[in-house]
Amino acid sequence: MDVVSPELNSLLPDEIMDTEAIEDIPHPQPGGSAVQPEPSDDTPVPMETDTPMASEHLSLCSNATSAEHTKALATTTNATLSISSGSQLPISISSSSSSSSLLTFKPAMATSVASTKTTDSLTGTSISTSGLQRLTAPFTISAANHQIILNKVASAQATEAARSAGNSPQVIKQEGQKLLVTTIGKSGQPIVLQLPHTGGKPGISQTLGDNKSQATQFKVVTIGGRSELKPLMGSVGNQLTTLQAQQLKTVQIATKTAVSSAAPIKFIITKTVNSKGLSPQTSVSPVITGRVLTQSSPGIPSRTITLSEPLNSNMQSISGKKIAISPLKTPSKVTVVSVASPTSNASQKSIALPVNVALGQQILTVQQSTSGSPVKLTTGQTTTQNIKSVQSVTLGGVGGSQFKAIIPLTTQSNVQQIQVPGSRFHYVRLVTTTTASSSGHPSGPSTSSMQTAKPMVVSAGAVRMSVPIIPAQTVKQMAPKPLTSSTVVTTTQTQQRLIMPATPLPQIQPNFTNLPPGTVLAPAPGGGNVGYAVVPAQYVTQLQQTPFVTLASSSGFPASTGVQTQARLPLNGLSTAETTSRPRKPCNCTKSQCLKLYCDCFANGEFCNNCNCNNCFNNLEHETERLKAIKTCLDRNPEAFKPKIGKGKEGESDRRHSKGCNCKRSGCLKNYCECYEAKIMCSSICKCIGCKNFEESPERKTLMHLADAAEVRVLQQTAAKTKLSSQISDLLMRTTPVISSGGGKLPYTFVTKEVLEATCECLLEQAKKAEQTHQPQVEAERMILEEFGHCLMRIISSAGKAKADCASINC
DNA sequence: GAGTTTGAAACT
DNA sequence: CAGTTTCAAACTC
Repeated sequence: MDVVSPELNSLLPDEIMDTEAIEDIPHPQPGGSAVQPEPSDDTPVPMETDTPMASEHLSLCSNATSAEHTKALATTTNATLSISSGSQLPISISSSSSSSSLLTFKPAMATSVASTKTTDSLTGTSISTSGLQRLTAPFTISAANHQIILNKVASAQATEAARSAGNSPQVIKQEGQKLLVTTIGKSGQPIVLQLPHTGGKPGISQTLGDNKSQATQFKVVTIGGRSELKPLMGSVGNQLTTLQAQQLKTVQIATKTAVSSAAPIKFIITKTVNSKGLSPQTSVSPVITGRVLTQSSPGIPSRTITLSEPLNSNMQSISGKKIAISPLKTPSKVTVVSVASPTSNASQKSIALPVNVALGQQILTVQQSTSGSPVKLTTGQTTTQNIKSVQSVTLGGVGGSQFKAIIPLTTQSNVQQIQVPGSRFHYVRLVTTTTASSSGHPSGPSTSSMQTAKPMVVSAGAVRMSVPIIPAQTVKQMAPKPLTSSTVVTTTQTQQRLIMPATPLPQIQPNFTNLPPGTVLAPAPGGGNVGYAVVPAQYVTQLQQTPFVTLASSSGFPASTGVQTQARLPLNGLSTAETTSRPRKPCNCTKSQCLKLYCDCFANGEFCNNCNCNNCFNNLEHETERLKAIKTCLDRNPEAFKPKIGKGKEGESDRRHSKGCNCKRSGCLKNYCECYEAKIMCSSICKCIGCKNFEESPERKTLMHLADAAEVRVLQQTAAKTKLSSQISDLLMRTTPVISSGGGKLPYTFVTKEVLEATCECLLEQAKKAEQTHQPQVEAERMILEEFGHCLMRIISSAGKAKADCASINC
């Protein structure tokens, strides 16, 4: 498996949506050809050729202010990308090397808050940004293993491997997750979109407009890489749309080779950017729609890749706290779902690319066809691509020891691997079990489409998880992050996200040794394909609680795998049911920001919820810090998040503290002692002084007896009250008809509040009496019941007497 | 509710 | 690894 660098997510566009207002900006071409706006339909477009184009223009502009702030720079040998976004984010990108492209995002204005620097090393591309937009997540896409390798730092080996595989490794550095540059492609395949491009090509002029405030994030997405860089000409149109506090951006990128004047390539990405100011409770309607990717080369039928997705109303329905399966995200994260290139030589293909955004996350799915086969990608459709049961969902984590939950995808219907013949990459698809049977509706032999994902809302306590559920044949994307963001298949800088291989790759198996409580790992049964979904424990718990979706099935889940199947590991020796059913105690942290083990919430792998803490960072809004803290804790103690109370040795049923206590003054008979608190006795591993928490300890016995007595008393009181109420109700039910028929005074008139209170007092006194005499519980209950019987007799007697009196009076 | 005690966690 | 400090819960008043 390949590990996706933590920053992968950040590299992807925040939101992608379809926009009708995408402007196709023609680019001056030496050949005189201009990029033509790609029609939404499947109209073939001339293919681009590998020949470097004389000039490249990539413009990102917002509709509103593009004209005002757009800045374009173009050189014959250098590619310059300028991005202007409204008044806030003018960015210029320039590529200065023939063999490498340097993208530099420069603030066009003095007030610009973000600058991006991109360098293409070894064809790899590194992009660094500063300010609000910084990229620090280089990744490498390698098709060698049918894998997408996203490395934190593209290693030379990986890069070389990727290059040898025919791909253009891209090294991306991003900070702030604003810019995405990726190359996914296959050598010899004239696909796609590449940013930046190798030198020797005409400069790139990119204009980016952004109406968005500082939260605006621009991400450059390059699709279709090959060993040799391809000329890129792109235009980006930026739209600002209000969608539940989200901002939508449209990025349109068109690439055109110099040789093929008639081979315009157009790639349109619509981005939806979440407002960072949104609170976790804010409902976010993930929406991704419409993107167009067009590519053409001379002599080759043009390829049109359209990424469009209708607004998913279902996802919008999510309200309150929402959590995508992958909470490890910061707001406005984008997920790349899949990349593939079919070998079919179909002259034209329509591929639906499901781009789902849930809770501020975006998922970008791109399929690429083999060279020579024109392809059109259209979202919201079914796909005819080969799909295998593979699921890979990474929800993030910190380093190798992040909170992980692997969503078991038990049936192939749940998860499907989209494998395109000839494709070096595997598509991973998560589908619902209910609709998995449907294989989609191929619109044509070469058409693949994906259905709109359905949102899955899971509520657990105050936290709700929203997971888009995509029917069969669709990519399942789950974004567990409340409004901020989460990603299914992505990585962030501080949270490492793993993309599991569609096919079993032992070398990339995640390290499960340090999984904190709540980790759930589940292999996808069947087909030898293994899929993992890594999600935070709490999310898994919530997922399992959801009535909407069944994410896991015990069947086919081999226990021998050693994978933990429970959503939440026992905490402090308590069973999962106990921990989940019992309300969590709110913390009161003031200085630790709830990011240290001092905080019980944090220590239990939970988010703070309804706590009394101050300056809490143990929430999705501070996922980065949280993940960092988790990593720190795990670095300090790999078992920091494991339950402290485990089983004793040799199968003894007694639980014991894993580390033992160190009490000095409490005698281990107060809740200061973790052993005592867990209601277990101290063991040999304890270092306590003056311990009285052992089997024969008289103090302990007394204490336990008192505690038990108190507990019994409470239980008895509760039981007595319940029984009394029941008896009284029953009495009333039985006596009412008699009284009614007799026309006399209703006996329940005598069951007044005072009578009830007196009865309860009598019962309580009996309970006290039993307690004082150290009666066993059974005997105590008997005594109370006897007293209750006496009370009833008195009530009945009084009622009967009253009735008799009434009757005599009436007569 | 404020203050104290306590021991785990964190730090040195 | 040991000593010290920090921290939040447990406890007391």
